[in-house]
Order: sequence, then C-alpha cells, then structure tokens
Amino acid sequence: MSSTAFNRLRGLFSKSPSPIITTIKANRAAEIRAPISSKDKKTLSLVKKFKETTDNPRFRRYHHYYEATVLRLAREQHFSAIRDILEHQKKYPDIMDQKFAVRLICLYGKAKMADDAQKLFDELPSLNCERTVVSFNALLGACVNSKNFNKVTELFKELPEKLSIEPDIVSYNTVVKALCDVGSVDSASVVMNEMESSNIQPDVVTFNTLLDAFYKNNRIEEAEKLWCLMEKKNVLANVRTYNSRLRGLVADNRVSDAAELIEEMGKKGVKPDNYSFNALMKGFVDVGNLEEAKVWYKKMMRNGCGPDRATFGMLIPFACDKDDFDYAFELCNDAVKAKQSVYNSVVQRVADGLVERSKNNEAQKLMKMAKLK
DNA sequence: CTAGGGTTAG
Repeated sequence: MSSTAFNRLRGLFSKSPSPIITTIKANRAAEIRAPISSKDKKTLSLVKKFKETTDNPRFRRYHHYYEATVLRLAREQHFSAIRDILEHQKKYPDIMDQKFAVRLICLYGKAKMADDAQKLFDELPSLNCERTVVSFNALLGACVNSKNFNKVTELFKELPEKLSIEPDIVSYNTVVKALCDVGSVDSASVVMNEMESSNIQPDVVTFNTLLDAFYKNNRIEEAEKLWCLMEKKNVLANVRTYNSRLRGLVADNRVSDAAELIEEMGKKGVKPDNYSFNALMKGFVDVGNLEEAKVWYKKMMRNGCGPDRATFGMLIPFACDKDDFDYAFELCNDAVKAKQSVYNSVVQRVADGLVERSKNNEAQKLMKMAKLK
C-alpha cells in the first residue's frame, strides 16, 4: 500500500469514535506497509541473540554454535543475516588472530558465500590479521564448498604471486578436489604431476581425492593404476583410501572382491569403519541378497562400528522390499538405540507391513517409538 | 550451540 493511501486511511480512522479501534487499525495498516513474517522475526531475534552471545569472549570459542547458526540461516537462505553476524565478529580483538579469521572464512564457505569469504580475506591486513597460506587455503576451500570452481583455479593462479604466498600441499589438494568436483579428473591428475615439480609430494589426501573421482566415474582401471603409483611412492593407504576402492568394486559388481578387501584391511592394520561396511552392504542390497547383508550388519556391530543413518536408510527399505518385516522392525529398534533418525515414511512403511501381517503389537510399539522422537 | 578443532579427501 502506498503511503498516500495509508495517510488517507489514517485520516478516515482518526474520525472513529473509539481510540482503541483506531490504534488497532493503524497498526494493521503499518503491518501491510512493511510486512514482517513470523519467520523473519525469528531470524531477527536469532541474529540479535547470536551477537549478544558472542559479545562474551567465552562464547567465541563455541565453534559448533557458530556453525549451527550459519547452517541454519543458510538453509533458510538468510544470507544477509549471515553477513550481518559474521561482519559483527570483526569488532572483536579475536579477528587479529588468523585462526579466528580462518574460521569465519570457512563459515562463509559453508554458507556457499564465496564472494564474502574473499572480501574478508582481502580485508585481513587492514584488520591487523596476518595472512598466510592457511587463510589462503581456507579461501580456496570456501570456494570449493560454494561450488565456485572457476574461482578456485583463478585464485590459485593469481594470488600466490600477488601476495607472496607459497602454495602448500593443502592448496594443491584443494585445487585437485575442485577439478574432480567439476568433472575434470584428467586435469586434476595433471595438477598432481605438477605438484612434484614444485617439490610438493602428493600425500594420502591427494590420492584419496583422485581415487574417489576415478571410481565414481567408473574409471576402474585408472584407479587401480593410481593405487599402484601410490604404493610405489610409499604413501600409506588409510581407511578412506580403502573405502573408495570398496565403493569402486561394488559399483563394478565385484561384491565378493569387496568382501575380501575388508578382510585384507584388517590384516593391514586398517580398521574398517561405517563407510566400509555400508559400501559392502550396498553391494549385497544391489544384488538383492538380504542374508549376506544381515551377516555383514552383524559383523559391523561386532567391529564396534555403530550403524548410522545411511545403514538404516538402506537396510530398512530393503528388508521391506524382501517382505522381511520382522527384520525391518528389529532394525528400527536398533536405530532408536543408536539414536539415528529414520524417515517417517520409512517407519510408516514398516508399520503398515506389520499390520498387514497381523503383527499389531509390533506395529503399535513402532509407532510409539517414532512418536517419542 | 553449551568441550573443542586455523586450512584439504565422506
């Protein structure tokens, strides 16, 4: 509503015999003029509370609070609110500590706000904060998280010379990751080769990034070659390296090879984790083998790897597909015990299946559990 | 959020 219309309204209402009604109507008109939804109000109070909280130095060390707030605001697309609370941080003396500044740059990255990350990076000297390869790497990482991949290669080309920053292994690994993410796995391999001419040896992170990209693109042969190169360079495979390979084998329909690889990991002193077992169980799900999936689920438990959201999200619907609602129910119980959330639709499907099979007691128990969460 | 991680691979 235009302000003229508003004035006209006010003029009308001022002749109203009841002043109380006048006030209410005027307020409503003001609301129409500048609508503030209850969601916006919530955001405003969240921002206010965050600033007040971080005004206390003690709370500036609560990384999780920062991250949770930024991620929440990002999810709601309140980017100006994120800018608001992170800009506010520049008021504190902590900003002179590069560690603190790096955290803020990374937070911009998590909110996919690469330009703001760069703005802060550019301002560091004027904020009396030292700027080294670490904040440079944080900026690169923020661009990767923002999926602004061109910016990564651009900055990597320009900044080191301009700012006399020597790129290190983390810088190179971040560029490798950016190239893999954009689908240029070959260029990423080239960068790995180039590192060596800068006297920086590829490490396990470099290999893991590239291996994962090769396996994801079903370039199994090249991945195997890379694995050999890694061994030749005496870079020790860790659990993530093996997990990439497990996923690759499973994608290549080589489930039994994958199972063997898990056993081999144990022998090599690399303890399989959730991702390892999930990768293998996915193989058995893909070929419709519930019995083997059950066997490995048990092994997973025995190895002290708590099943996670991915495990339950995969196995419960699979058990339903196989009409094994008792097992699906058992898994739901485990999920509650493990404090892992399961989609309501999945729980509903299990409950419906139980009812169809006249297992009303179980169905009721299940619904009760679901409601508790 | 409520302990605490300066940057990279889920």
